[in-house]
Amino acid sequence: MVADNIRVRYAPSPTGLPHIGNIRTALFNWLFARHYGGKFIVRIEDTDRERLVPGAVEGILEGLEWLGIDWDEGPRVGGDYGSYYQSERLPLYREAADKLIGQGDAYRCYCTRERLDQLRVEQGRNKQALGYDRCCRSLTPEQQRALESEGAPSVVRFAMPDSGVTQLHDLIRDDVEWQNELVDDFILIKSDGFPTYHLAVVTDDHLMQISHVLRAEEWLPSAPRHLQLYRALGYTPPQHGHLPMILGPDRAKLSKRHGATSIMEYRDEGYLPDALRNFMVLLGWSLDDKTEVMPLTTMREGFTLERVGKPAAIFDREKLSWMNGVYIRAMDAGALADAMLPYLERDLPPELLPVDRDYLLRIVPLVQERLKLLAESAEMTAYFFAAQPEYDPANLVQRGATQEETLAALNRAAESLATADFTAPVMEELLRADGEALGLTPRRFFGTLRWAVTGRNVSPPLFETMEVLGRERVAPRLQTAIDRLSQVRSGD
RNA sequence: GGCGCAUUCGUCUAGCGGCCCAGGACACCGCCCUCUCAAGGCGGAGAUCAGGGGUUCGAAUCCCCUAUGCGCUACCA
Repeated sequence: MVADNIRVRYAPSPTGLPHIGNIRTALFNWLFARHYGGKFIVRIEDTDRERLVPGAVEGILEGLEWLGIDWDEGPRVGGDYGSYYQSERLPLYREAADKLIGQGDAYRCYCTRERLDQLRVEQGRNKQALGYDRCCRSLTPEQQRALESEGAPSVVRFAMPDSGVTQLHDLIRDDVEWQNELVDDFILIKSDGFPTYHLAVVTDDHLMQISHVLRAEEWLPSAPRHLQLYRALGYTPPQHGHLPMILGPDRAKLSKRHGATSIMEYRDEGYLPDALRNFMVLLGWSLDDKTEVMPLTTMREGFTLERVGKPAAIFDREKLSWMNGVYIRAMDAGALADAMLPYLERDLPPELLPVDRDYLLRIVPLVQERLKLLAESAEMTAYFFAAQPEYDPANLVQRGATQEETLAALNRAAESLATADFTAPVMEELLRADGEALGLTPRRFFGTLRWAVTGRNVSPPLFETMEVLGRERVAPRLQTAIDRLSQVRSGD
């Protein structure tokens, strides 16, 4: 492929925040451009006045940036083919539509929505193909003048050829063809003067010299329309590649019911952008027969359409979480501490803030291989920050042990630790000896201590945890445990 | 209903005529490691390659039919 001619685009409509499927399309386009040294363009398709969501454009751009997807032309950066907002390109679409009307390839349609609705109902009842019946195509000039003078609102429709076939050589799906007579006369310009997607996308892709259109498979049915538009307008169509869709676990198109819907919710839950990107690239593409976790450079070097698959992929959160854990484990302590900080600030009780970064740096090695989501940070480390973790004293008494034994164990440990060097190896040696002297298995003895020190039944290794906590935190917690357990009536 | 696309372990996938009685990964199960939980190591189970016809010496791979799933069928993209 000729590198410097490659121009691809991501063309979101600002009707909400991008979801996984959406952004995966952006990713593929971006990787394709970067692989061949081409240009990646972002174009905002804001032609639907009613569904416009304020702030959506910012959200979309923020999502791209978060994932490390940069663009060569588009909002914020500009470019030679602007504007990159379709709402600012209206005259261009009007011009194209006028040209088509002049050539007889498009016509004004005065049908009311009521008539259209009724038409659909009838077609449905008669089990006919749904679609516009081309009623206004045969309007005489007189009839049209009459309607215009009445001030009847109108749209512009494309006059599809009523015979022949339209063929597409799709880069991913090979040859697909449609009978022209089965494609209805779709709308080019809406009655509010704005173009529909079809007209705008064809006009802009041509004007912006887009070489490859890579979009989701849901667009495949509109390909014959676009191809006919290119033909009628005298443009050379770009190459097309329809990417596999991404489905939810129920095999349906991704939606809110499937949990996190926008890319930003994944950030909030603590997924790393690198992990999410790595996971997404695997939905419909593979590097080879085994590589799954790979750096960005590898993705970029290996990304070709030849390795993009055809079947739709089901989005599996379990695997995403696993991969997030892989990325977390690969981080160095400083990077992970910095990554955790915002989540701790968000989720820790306010009185425990601010978090001391140096202290956090010492905690990180203990939780790193246990973290799957950054949003678990606070829950997983809270006892490092709290003065005294809360728990039910009954938990101190391990299964099969008595209250007396437990109290004796706690006292003995407190005593040993009172003068001990507070390092993990030293404490381990001391406490193991204590355990033996007390006749307690490590599991029981350390289980009790774990509750006393962390207020939980699971934690990172006890001695390392105590070392990080330090004597000033551990000693009072042991004393608290002793006090509380003494107050519990034996046999309760 | 019409049109289109798709169909390999539960899921993501490798496979582009013989290397495949189908490989990797997630999840699952067992064992090891072990103070708990993870992580890690080892092993296991899991796909008659949707079904049926062809083509071929030979098919998961090519062709046809059927079934199923999904998408589109808006003055939304």
